[in-house]
Amino acid sequence: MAAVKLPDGKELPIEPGDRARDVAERIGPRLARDAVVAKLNGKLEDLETPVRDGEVFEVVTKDSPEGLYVLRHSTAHAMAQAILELYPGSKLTIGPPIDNGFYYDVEVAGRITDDDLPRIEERMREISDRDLPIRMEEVSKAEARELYRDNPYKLELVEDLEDGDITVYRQGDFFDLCRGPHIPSTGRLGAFKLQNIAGAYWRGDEKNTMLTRIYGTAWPTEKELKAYLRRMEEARARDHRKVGKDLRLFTFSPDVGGGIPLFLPKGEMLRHLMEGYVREVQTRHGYEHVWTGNVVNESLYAKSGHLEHYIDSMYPPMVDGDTRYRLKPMNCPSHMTLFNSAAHSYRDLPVRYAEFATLYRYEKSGELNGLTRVRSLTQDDAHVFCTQNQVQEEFARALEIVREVLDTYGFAEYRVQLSMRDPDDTKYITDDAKWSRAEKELREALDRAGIAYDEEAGEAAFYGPKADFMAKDVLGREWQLSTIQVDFLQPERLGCEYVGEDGQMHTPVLLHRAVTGSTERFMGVVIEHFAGAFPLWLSPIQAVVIPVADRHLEYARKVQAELADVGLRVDVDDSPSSMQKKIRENARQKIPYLLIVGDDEAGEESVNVRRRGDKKQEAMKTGEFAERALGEVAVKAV
RNA sequence: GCCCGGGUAGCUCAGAGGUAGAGCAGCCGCCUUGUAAGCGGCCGGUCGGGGGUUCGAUUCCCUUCCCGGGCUCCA
Repeated sequence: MAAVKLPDGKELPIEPGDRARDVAERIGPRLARDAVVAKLNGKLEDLETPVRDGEVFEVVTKDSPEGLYVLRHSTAHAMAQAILELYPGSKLTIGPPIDNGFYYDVEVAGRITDDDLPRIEERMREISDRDLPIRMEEVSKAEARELYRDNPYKLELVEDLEDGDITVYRQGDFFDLCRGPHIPSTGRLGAFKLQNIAGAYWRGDEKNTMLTRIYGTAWPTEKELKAYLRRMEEARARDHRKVGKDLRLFTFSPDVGGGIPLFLPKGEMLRHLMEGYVREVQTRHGYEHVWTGNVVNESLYAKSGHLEHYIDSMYPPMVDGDTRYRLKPMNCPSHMTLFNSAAHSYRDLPVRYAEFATLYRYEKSGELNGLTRVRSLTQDDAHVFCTQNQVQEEFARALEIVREVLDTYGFAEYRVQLSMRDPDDTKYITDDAKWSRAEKELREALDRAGIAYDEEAGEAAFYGPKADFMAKDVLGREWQLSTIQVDFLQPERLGCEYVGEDGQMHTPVLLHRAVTGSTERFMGVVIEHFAGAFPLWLSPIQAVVIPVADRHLEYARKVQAELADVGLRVDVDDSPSSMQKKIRENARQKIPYLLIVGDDEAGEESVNVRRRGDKKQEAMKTGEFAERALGEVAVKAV
């Protein structure tokens, strides 16, 4: 008798003509009710799909990641149907599920604004109430062309598909070119909310039409939707732009220019601490720090290839007679110039130059985003000149630095992306042999270090592949932080060489790497990571002394001086507010320690310590507090 | 750069075709405080800039700058 295999290994007999839904029903009516799609031999299929003898059968519910994905995809379809009903003549393009939700790109007949979203949502609920069966239908390429004769976008998609492999999903009058799978009917949609509208180019190319993209989120239940919306709310509260303003770390001003962050005293202290830490780690790992200025003769960038490949990101030139200068967008040519200032033997290598360099990149105005995308950035950049044989070791060393630093900040949530070139893209310097070699070196080094990574074509720098460490901000946007890049091309262009053991001239390999990426972006991510409650070693102000009454001010200043003497950053709150108000204000400023001093403390050289996030108090000698705090700083406790 | 939305006091926000309001902050007093807002008073804005419509615009229209969400590109 025919049967399917269940995930627990059991066999379940099937009847001829059984569909996935029938099997689910047989396993249990409750399961059948929760079923979204089925997994047949590991492949997601509609519940309408016929099952075959010997297949491995698994029910996928809304609660599983795959089920959620399907649910969101089907919600996108419902939204598309609602839009077509409300804006007849609109043309659908693509509408995939994404993390937490979905979007659909539409060429809208008319215009949709944020105010229209509730109306579309309302219509989606109506479509859900209609409980329309969702059915897959195979069509030929010719039929698909006919269905979409008025939709150039879908036609373009159809042309990329193989005849015999084209499916359309229908629910009521609505149909969409789609490979599925989908939930069985619109009545099975969960809780959803349309979030925002954005423009998106067809196929992501700015030469194409701008479509209207509508983002939504979808969850199995109302409760989960609410929980998600609450999470987003909380995330916005730790947005580094908000926290940076509240804690008075940095600001922006149109008087200075977009994308140029201005750091207030506390923000600059934070920068200083972050950079000092990386400097210490780099020094320990044998890097030497250099400084190469802000302005560079353009001809250097002509030689390096930047002028050709990077010009869109450079500020326009400053012209001085026949000489054109550029604000420095990258350090590599400057560091290679440093390298070339002396003759090198293989015995000197590797040479490791590090620099906290302020770079200027002319980002498009729409790209600017708080500290995570700016026009003036401070890169903790370094260039390692080494021999072919040293590449692996130097890569491993760079990796070690990156991991040590990320670890210190308590960052565990990052992804490593191996950014390769797209061989068909002309933005890359061409030298196939060298590219392949660099890509091979990178892969091997990551494998050797046991680091998992994804490969991404078309994301490489123009001169070589890179391993990028990507972190997400609180709003789920991904940013590149650390990067390690292998470059076989630029040293040759700039004439870098060393005398080898064989007495011959050789071109060194160049490793580019940045640990935190840029101080600004990293700070943005750090702020969000800690929600502004920085660990003690990183806090611009580590403690505030709060006198109970004005007559304790003198003692408060004495405590401050004593702590400052041992290297702690301490303020006295001498504002005219009440003691409780000072506690409130300083707690809101996320000061790690509040030291309350009154008659009791003044009498016995002590402080009453209130730790951030902790209402309970602890009295101790001032010296003991100093000792504890210094200990906490020394180990960079997070 | 492009699509959508938004700029009202230092900050958070309300309001409306008849030239603006709250809280906090600031300033001045009083209070001298024991663990998250003591009390009172005062100051504060050509409602982002420019142009238009109107008897009258901060409100409606156009334009420009800036900010936010995306797209593309990147640290």
